[in-house]
Amino acid sequence: MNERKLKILAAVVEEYVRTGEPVGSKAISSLPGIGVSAATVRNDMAMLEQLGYLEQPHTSAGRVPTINGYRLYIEELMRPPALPDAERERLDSMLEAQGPLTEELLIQNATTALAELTQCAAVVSDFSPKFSVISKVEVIPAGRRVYVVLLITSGGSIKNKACRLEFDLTNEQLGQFSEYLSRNLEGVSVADLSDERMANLTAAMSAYMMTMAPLVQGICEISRDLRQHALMFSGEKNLFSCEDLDKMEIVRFIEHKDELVKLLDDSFSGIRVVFGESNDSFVIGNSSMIVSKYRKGEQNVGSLGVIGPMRLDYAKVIPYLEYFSQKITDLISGESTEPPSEQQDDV
Amino acid sequence: MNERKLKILAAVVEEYVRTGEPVGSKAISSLPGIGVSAATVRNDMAMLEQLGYLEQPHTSAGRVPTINGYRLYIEELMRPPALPDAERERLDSMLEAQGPLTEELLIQNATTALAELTQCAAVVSDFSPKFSVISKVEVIPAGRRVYVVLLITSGGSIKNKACRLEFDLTNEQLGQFSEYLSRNLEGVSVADLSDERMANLTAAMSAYMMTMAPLVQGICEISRDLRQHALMFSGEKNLFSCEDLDKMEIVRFIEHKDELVKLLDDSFSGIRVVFGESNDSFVIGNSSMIVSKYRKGEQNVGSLGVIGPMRLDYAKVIPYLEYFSQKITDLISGESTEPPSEQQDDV
DNA sequence: GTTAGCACTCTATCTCTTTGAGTGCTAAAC
DNA sequence: GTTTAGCACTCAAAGAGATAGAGTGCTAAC
Repeated sequence: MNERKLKILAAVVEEYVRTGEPVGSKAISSLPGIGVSAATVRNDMAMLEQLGYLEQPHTSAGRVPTINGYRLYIEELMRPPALPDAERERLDSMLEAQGPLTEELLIQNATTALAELTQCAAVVSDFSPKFSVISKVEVIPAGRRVYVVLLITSGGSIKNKACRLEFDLTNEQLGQFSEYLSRNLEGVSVADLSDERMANLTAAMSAYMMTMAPLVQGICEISRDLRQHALMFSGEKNLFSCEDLDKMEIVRFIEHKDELVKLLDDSFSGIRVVFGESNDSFVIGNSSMIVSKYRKGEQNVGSLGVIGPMRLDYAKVIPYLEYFSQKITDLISGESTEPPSEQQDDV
Repeated sequence: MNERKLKILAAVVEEYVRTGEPVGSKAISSLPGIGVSAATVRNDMAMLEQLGYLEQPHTSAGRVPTINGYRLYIEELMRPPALPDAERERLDSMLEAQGPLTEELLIQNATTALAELTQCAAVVSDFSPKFSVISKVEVIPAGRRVYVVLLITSGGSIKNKACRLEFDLTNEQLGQFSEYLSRNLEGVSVADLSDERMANLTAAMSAYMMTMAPLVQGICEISRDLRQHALMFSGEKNLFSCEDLDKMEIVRFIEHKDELVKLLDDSFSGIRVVFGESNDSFVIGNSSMIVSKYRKGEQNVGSLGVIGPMRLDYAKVIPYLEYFSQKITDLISGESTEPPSEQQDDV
């Protein structure tokens, strides 16, 4: 496995990614930087095929990279150029929300931007809210026997939920109960707000507070929401413009998005590329997904991924993904100890 | 244009909808309820073609309904059976949320259910929040110089927004300002919360209240949100399973969803069917959209639509749509004077 | 080790033919 | 006057060769 063979493998991958057609020896040989004849290339290609890096759709066609070929290319051969400053600025500006930048908006913008830049689908699995801390609990009367509980976290999430009680509360009751909640919940990590803990909270309430149990229930549901991985997608439609992917498989994939979580939440560091073979249950055949983690401090709190055809310009996409996940890490790690800045919370 | 010709037209539409193939005279003649020979059917079909209700893809093929043919069928010929009670119950159960039933959840469930039932895309344009009334405004401190404004409407929407001030407020200031907002906003219709009115509100504030202008700004943004038509989709993916529709046009359509608003918000009563011809800018060629209004009291507050192939089982879909829009009308009109029941509001 | 030359393979494309569903028209039957 | 059977005609879709061309593997020369 000499230098030239690797160069040829890289050239085949790049040509195939560029054109979508099987690549012949002649095309490779005429590429700048190769400098050997088609016959030589042919010999090397035959070798690369034996080694499992290339394959032929049929005898008299050119070569196409195998999954192993792509893998070798991605891990060893490709040389993604460093992002020029202008490009970094462009990416940064895509991250900036048209409004105050919350963690959630940030990763949402990153997903949209990735989908846009790569013309692929982008996905993010975010479980950062789980790692923030309750900074405020509030109970607000909102009509006859209806009360809104409002939860604010250090990550900047603001969630509310309306609950119906059996009776109206006096101001005194409301005050006492609010105070009780604040004392017991503020400063507590969202990850620790288990159903069990909430049940204990209810159990510890005095008899006359029991009428307020639905409010605790409401908080319980909000915290369940916060602890859940939020899965966000963007650019699914781009997949349909992609010749290489089966439309029906895309539809099936979109229907079963949730199953992606398994792949996204595996822990690893750096970049991971998963290739979709048609026999996989829910992944799109002939597709690939590139995933990168982002962190909050030292803790992995989410995954950012790009899903596209296997025939993907990895050397272009991977730097984008790396840049975004690093940027998200920087931004949310930096902000994590601050109180929420501005924050929007829609129905 | 005698009885029999109409019967034949209806039969052609129904057969074509069922099979997707152009319908020949023989197939029609052998249908129960026709009872004339293929030759007779042929004569009638030739007539129907002349009148513009049928057309032939080519000389030696069967007939296919034209848009006018569909229109006549929908308006005069089809006889949708009344929904049996069992079916009504099934539909009702699809409307029930897995949680407390808010207006928003209700119409969301209706969209999902419609998409599911019809295997088409379903869309809803909802502007009911615009017609509700502010029932509560609250300002909640949420950290250093950060305050959350919370708006609750009679329709049950709960919206919040975090704002950053230049200074922290004293309890007294907060109280005064809250009181000022309540006095000026509670009971006011969302439709009346124009930017202008909000500007007046700011203008009327005493000098020392001016530091709180960002909070008014926050309310302004929330109200802008509420006044906007919410467009919700479900089942877009179903369109891709549809042979008759061009995949690229579907993608284009999904990208330009917003333009649908024009079609959905036209005022009309009852059911309207819009046929998509390929020369229309953004509608999918060969598609049709069936739209029905729902009301809150006497006021139209939203449209519910089904988008599918022109070759659609109208006799099945239209009753569903009618039932759902009536049901929504009943439910939101009935609830409209009550305070919000339970209500969830997520980030 | 590299390259030119050549026979070979296999798909994609084109043309030509066949098939069959469906038509319109005519003349007979009702 | 309306309906029907019969028949010639049309046209798309499917199949069968035939052809072209890109690309290969192998061999022999450099």
